[in-house]
Amino acid sequence: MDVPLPHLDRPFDYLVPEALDADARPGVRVKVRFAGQLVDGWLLERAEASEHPKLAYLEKVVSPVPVLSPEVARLARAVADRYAGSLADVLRLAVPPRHARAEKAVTAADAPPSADADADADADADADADADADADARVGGRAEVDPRGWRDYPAGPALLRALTDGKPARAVWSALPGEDWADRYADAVAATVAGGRGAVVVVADARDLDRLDAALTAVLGAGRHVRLTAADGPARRYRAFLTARTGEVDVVVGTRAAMFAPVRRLGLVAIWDDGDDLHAEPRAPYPHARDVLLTRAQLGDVAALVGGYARTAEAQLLVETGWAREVVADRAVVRARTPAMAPTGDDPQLARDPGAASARLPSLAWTTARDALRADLPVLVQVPRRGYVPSVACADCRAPARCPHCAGPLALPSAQGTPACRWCGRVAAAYACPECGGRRLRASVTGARRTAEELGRAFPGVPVRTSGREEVLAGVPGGAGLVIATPGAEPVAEGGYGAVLLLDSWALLTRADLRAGEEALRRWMAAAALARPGTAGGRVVVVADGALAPVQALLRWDSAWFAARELAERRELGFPPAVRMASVTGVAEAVADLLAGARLPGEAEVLGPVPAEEGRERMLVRVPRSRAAAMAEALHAAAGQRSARKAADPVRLQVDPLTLF
DNA sequence: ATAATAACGAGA
DNA sequence: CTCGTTATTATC
Repeated sequence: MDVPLPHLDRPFDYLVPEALDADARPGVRVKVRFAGQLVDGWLLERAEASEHPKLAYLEKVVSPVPVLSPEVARLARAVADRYAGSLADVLRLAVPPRHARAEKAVTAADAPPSADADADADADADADADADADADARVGGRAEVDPRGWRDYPAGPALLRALTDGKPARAVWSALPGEDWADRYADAVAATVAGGRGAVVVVADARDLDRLDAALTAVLGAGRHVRLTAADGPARRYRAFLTARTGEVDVVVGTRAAMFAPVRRLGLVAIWDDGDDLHAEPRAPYPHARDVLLTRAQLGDVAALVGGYARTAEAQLLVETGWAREVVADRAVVRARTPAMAPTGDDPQLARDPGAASARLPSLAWTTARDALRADLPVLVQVPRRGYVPSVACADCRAPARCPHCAGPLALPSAQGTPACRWCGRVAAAYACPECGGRRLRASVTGARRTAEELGRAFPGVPVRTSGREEVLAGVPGGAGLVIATPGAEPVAEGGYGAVLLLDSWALLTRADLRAGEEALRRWMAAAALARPGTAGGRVVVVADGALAPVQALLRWDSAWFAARELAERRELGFPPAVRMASVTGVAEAVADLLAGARLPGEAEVLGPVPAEEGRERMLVRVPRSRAAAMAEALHAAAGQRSARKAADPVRLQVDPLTLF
């Protein structure tokens, strides 16, 4: 039933009229009369009999195409259960809205639609038998895939072999700097396809998708895979979905819209850069692409690949629990591939170099950039997105406002608030600018454009490009040039950057967020990975204290170490992913009402409340991971009770919310 | 939303 | 004890 009310989150029985018998197959969309009105629904299964005494008739089969595959139906139920949500909510994410014209085009191109649907349903029902038959057929004639770049990782070639053999290998991959991750993912997919199975690969954004798409076309040839992303529009999206559903192709790549893609004989699920927050679905029940894919792997005896330059605490947990094996390069290889890295303070002798002073660059950053440009190599400068951090500057002379006690950056908690130090927390009530004596402050982050202008002046005659929110560059040529980019928008440079400067890093590190360190490291590594190796002159300068753990992890290119540390700390503090948390958000009475009605497991702790957006508050429920299912069920049931008695104020339930504070 | 049903209380 | 009204609950 396509109604999101939690108390109606169960199947209902209907009679199938004679006229609809042929079309009424599991997986089709239907319309039924429910509580007096026509509502949309899903036909989950056919049965001979029903417990229910008085059945109504199915009103209509919307389309005879069984868009919901049995595998995805099972997955959607599991995802709903994990996230304390309703099946209907998950199905809305899993099956794109129908586009009649696209449907007509695809089914007309195929063999007779009904016969095709038959074969398809059978293939799904007998997936295991199918795989066995395939394995037999392959014996002797299996094509080995060249492991290429995977040879740099001791466990790499074995991973590819396992994929071709159809074994449910699970890997957490830490990519080397300079690694062409898209080629490696294409290799993994090719290995899976060589074994006669399909794959689903999820990336964070359109740029990563374009890159992967191209790599797959190069390895598999055209027409063997399909891209599935909401950004391509409803018609293309639905068309791509149907191409996969009918089994025309069995490799689907896309953004998180693809995480539920129906793929025949699925053999591999993969996600790149699982720390990117774009992988978190913003619509109820807020599932995370990594978790959906891992659930899929778990349910279906499917291999899983979780990769990135940086490792998340969640991926580290997979390694530590033994659920997945890590695929990492030896230290010697890491050292050989890593650019030369150095930290530098916001240094006081900044004024000595006239060029550096005008660009407000620490002198080490300035000389590093200058040397790279002289060697006719491109330079990447990573600056935070404007508005990302409300730092504060003197309204008169634009000098950054610093804490009188510790020289940390000041920030304004709100537009009218008193500035406070982001480092030591002291309130600077009577601030006076040490440069000009001004007493007025303005919130500002030097955005990419402003930085570009300043750097252009510091390095006259050098072409300056910016890549950010409005315009994201995919790549830049190899010669001398400056590239100013916000995190996530760094273009790839031909041959690699001669220098990468990571500026304003305090802005990333001092965010009041559980993941601040992890996120800073992830962004730095993504940028540093684009530099040439140190042996080829590549250098990275990070403007941050070299003693800080995330900075250390960057300098040693060891995000596994950092992730292990991070996970240990979260265990200590009782934070995810060491425990399972859920947040309950709404007006105070509604939140209290829901929690009062929830039969939470005995180990559950209820924390809060903390104020949330306008007039609402937020409570957190924490349980050990072993009780996660019980907590989700209790919260879903409590939400059901409330919706059944039509409680007025809505409450938002979120399991594993991305931000906790 | 809306209909069936249970619960309740007043009046006979 | 019955009828009419109102809260509750299920909706195939």
